[in-house]
Amino acid sequence: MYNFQEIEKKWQDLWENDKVFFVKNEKDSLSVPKFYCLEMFPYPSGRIHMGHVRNYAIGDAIARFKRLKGYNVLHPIGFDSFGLPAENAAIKHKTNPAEWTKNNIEYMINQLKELGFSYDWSRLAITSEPTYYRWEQLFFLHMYKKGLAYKKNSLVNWCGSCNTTLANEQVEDGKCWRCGSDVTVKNMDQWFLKITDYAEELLKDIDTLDGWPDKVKTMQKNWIGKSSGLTVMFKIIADSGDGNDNNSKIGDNFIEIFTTRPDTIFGATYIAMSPFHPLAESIIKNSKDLEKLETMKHNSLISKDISEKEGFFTGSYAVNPFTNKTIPLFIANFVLMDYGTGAIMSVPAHDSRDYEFAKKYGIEIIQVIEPAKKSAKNISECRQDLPYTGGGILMNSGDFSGIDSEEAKKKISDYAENKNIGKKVTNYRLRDWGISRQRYWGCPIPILYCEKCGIVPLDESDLPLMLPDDVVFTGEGASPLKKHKSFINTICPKCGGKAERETDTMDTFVESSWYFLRYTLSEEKEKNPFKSEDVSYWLPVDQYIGGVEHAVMHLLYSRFFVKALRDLNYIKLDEPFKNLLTQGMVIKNGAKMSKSKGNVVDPDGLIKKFGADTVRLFVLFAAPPEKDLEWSDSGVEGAYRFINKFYKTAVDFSEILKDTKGKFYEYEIKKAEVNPSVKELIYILNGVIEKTETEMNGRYHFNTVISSSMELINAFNDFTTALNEEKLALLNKSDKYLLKYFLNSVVFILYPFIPHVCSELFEILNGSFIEDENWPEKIDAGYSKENCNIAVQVNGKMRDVVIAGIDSDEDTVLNIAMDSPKIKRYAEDKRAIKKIIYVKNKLLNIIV
RNA sequence: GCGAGAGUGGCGAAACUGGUAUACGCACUGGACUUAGAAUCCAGCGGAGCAAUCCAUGGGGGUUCGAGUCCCCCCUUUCGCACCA
Repeated sequence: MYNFQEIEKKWQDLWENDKVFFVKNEKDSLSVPKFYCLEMFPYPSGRIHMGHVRNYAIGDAIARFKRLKGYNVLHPIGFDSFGLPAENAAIKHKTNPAEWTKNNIEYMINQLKELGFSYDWSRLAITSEPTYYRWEQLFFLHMYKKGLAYKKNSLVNWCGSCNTTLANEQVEDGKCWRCGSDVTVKNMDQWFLKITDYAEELLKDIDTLDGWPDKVKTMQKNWIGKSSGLTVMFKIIADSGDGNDNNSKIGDNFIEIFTTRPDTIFGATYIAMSPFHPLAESIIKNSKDLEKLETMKHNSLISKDISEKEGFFTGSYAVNPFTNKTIPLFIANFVLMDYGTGAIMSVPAHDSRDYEFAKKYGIEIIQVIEPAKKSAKNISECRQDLPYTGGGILMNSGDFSGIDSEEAKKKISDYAENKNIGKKVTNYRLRDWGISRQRYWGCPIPILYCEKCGIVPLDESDLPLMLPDDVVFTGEGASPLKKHKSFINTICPKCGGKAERETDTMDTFVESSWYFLRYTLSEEKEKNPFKSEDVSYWLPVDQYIGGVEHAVMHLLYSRFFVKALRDLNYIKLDEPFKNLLTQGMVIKNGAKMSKSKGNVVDPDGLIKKFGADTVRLFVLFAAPPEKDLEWSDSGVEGAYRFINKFYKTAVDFSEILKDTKGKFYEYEIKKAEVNPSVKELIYILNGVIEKTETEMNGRYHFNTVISSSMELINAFNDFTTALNEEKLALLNKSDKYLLKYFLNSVVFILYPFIPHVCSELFEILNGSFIEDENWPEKIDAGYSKENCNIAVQVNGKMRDVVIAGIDSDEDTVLNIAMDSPKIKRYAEDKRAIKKIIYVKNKLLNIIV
């Protein structure tokens, strides 16, 4: 049994004391390529969990491999330390959030060190420290000046349980992403970042992200949700008559609708508008209906969930400018106010939602699209199969009848623009990013409100605006900042009069939108957020690793932030993350590991029992990184068993290698005297080295690399047991150096996964330090493959495997095959052979 | 409902461009060592059959000399989006 406790401690201390993984921003040295390996930094919840271990083991494997290959590797870590749990803990345990956070970070840093990750600790970033968040406040001020940060009163998502607002991205299925309670809607003053200014660029640049999984790219595209369509003005009239209405309230009003299907406009049989539409009240004719409107508004505020479509007729009508027909105006609960114009033309024949509503309220349905005449079946079916939402040929559409729907979209849009009743527009689903949070433990927004001057941004020289320390947590009502007099009351820098500070803090996703830039800074940290030249050197991140749960939020915000900082002249960069790996979840008993499921496995206990190397090896071996990982206790034991076997094999054999002094690659091998089995071992090894390099260069299927090295160790052990001890002692120098090379190579291959034991074994074998050496080159030990197995098929069915000389021609192999009794049974007579397919050194297929 | 991915032994999984399916590991079974156990080592391990052989990569078709891999249909399942007009 190897003493993992001693070995792991020894190497961790050495790594730390010698600052082995500290890097320099070596901009001058163009000969050394850089590699930025980044893992999503953790929230300091208290302890590292298995998801972290997996995430960081993957990152560490890549970082360590790249370092062996000679890259200048930046591999940093930090803590995303603002956020609600700290505050909730403060309320629950009467602690201070800063204190709680600090303790957690200390504990977790220790855990990360015990796991042996190769971080450059000098670049540690902790987002809740003023040295970090002061820069965020500076960015905010610059964004404010440029109009990228603005305040508006709007309907926002509100989580009553967290007592704060949420961004759209943070609402999942009408529930809070963090605590799962129902989200309601509130009217509030909020700060927003103008991410919509970048909607088009964010969308367009997705196509440059070749190293991202398609899944994530699609999710972002859908989230941005670009759609092009047409807005059309419909004239409002007060009754269905001639339109000469004398109701002064309505007058010459128009209602503007948005549609992506202008081709269906002749089928519009009613207009549906949001209850929040500014015209809603004025077009309602019956005062009783105003109550309905209020109820509907109220219901939409309580819950985002609309399971049943509801609506009512307002008593007013509008004129479809294409048909000149009068159609009713409805208020409907499913129409969104903040998308398009807040009103839609409803075409029940060709939209399932409009259809459902029309059926419920008995509104006319007019078919205007006929499915394209691809098959006769479709035509006969189309008339009863409404709603039909696809494209086709227009019908019942006046002059546009008979035109294909794609063409009709253009023609009808052009017509509307020419007549000045409509406009082609592009809409995005993406909304501006609401960053105000009504909580204490976050970055204060550097704004104050002056009685005279209104909204006043803080002076840059007053940064950082520190979060006050002396706060009381009751858990009730508003943020403790609201009650903190000395924080709130201040003086306006403009007029010297009385002013009050903003008490909201920023969404914690703001911190994580630029932390990867902060890591590039190695000196003068108090003077800069980062330096443009460092960012240019290190970015983009060559490999980013984290969970899919951040596919939209964090990754979209970060992309936006980089583009915004670029336009504020901080950096020259368009996209932060070149390659993205989204690792799967850690599963136990079919469910994601979580406290609430009670199926968590604590890394601490495992490290104590088996060591960090074992935990890391299991986590990388049990599944490829992008797949979910099923936890298995016996699998962990298997990993432990393998490391022990590996260790014993290498240490035992190092005795035999005692007289091989110096570097294994400095001895000149005499090929003629090399034992054939040794030659073969080297031959197998070369294949694995090559395979490892391809895997470690982007596919990252560590599980297959590990299984290959297990095969190498098995082959090595087979070799040593086949020779007995006496014969082993008789091995010549060339054999020994080659075997030393073999063991060294396996140590190299496994080092990214189990660095402690490999560092130790390298030292035992060579007396030197593995970090000072380079990844092994393939070598030729004089092995030439003489024979190979050839699969022989008859009529495509496997019948036998024969041995033939390497690179034999078709006739030779055929003759060998025809001698085989198993083949004779199926292809007795050579003359009956119709065709032969021969793949050199692999396969022979005889067709009879 | 829309979009994307995944279905291979008892289990986690291999199989790079179509070419010997089940590598590697786990579990299991037998054996060696031991007073006994643990650990370790050796052997076996998709299914059926005494055997020759046959059948097996979710199901059904197709392309091909040859399909886990390519094409079409279906089933199951995971994930994302869901009144965005």
